[in-house]
Amino acid sequence: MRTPAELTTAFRSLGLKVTPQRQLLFRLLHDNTSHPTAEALFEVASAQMPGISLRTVYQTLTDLAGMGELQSFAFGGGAIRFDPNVGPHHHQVCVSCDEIADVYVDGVDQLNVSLRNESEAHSFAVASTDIVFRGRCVRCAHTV
Amino acid sequence: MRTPAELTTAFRSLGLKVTPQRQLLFRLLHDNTSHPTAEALFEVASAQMPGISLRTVYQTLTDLAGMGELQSFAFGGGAIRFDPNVGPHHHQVCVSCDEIADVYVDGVDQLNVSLRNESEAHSFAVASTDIVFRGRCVRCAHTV
DNA sequence: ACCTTATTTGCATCTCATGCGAACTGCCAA
DNA sequence: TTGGCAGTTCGCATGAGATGCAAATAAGGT
Repeated sequence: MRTPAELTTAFRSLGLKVTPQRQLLFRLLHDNTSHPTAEALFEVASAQMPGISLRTVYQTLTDLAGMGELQSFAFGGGAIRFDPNVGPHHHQVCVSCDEIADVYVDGVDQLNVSLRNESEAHSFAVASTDIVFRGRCVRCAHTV
Repeated sequence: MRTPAELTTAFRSLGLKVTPQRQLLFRLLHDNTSHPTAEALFEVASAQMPGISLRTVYQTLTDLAGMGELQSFAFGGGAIRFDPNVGPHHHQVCVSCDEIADVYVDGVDQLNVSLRNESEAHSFAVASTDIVFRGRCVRCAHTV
């Protein structure tokens, strides 16, 4: 996603207002590689702005995702995770601690895909490809 | 997953009981390629066995998944989807109707993966790789 | 400074999923 | 075949994650 300053301009030009809550969330999300849940972001935000509402965090995350500044993923760990990295990349998920890291994969477009039922072959228009690598991160590999 | 007959034997040998509810679910899931949610399976089961409980459906799905007879996935469409195909394969998800199809992909192990932060390179032990292709299925491509 | 319009917030609501316990039943053993 | 233990079913309560709603508040153009 873009910088807090750029987002400020983008929001205003859309007729949206730039509140202190939003500015804080812009800062907390910029260059954030932790793939936080809404709740996790709310915890961090609350420390810096006591009284901020969880509802507002959800609202702003939804707005940002709608503008294409964030991507969201359901990794099966319950809550949705948000990712300010909207460039082409994939994910590595630790099955032990749920930590997520961005990874970059070459050759995704060259994957040879087939269906068992060939009647459907070539009928699906792929718009995007998401790859999730599951395993154990360094820390968890050691501690088990 | 294995056939209803095989599952009957497997359950008994684990000290688990084979009830009419379970037998019905074994049948409904065997060779099922629709990737149903628990609720969807409950609907179908209810038609054939009025009075069966949603709780029992969840229970049996959990049991089967624990035995490795089913895989479950969170595709972001809300509820968890279950898949009796436990062989190596991947998924194609229609962004319009949420229909899911199994696809088979060659060369997954040969993907060249890299991290931006190379200090973590080679530190993650990949146990499995899940690929999701998102796009529009034939039907939805026509109707939009 | 004012006023219109968007935003924040707290609470209610909704969906998906699981915990719990009483009643029930599969199925092994006698 | 029958008895009885142990696993199941089922309904209700509960919990997590997320969204709807409306009153109070505040941004920011004029």
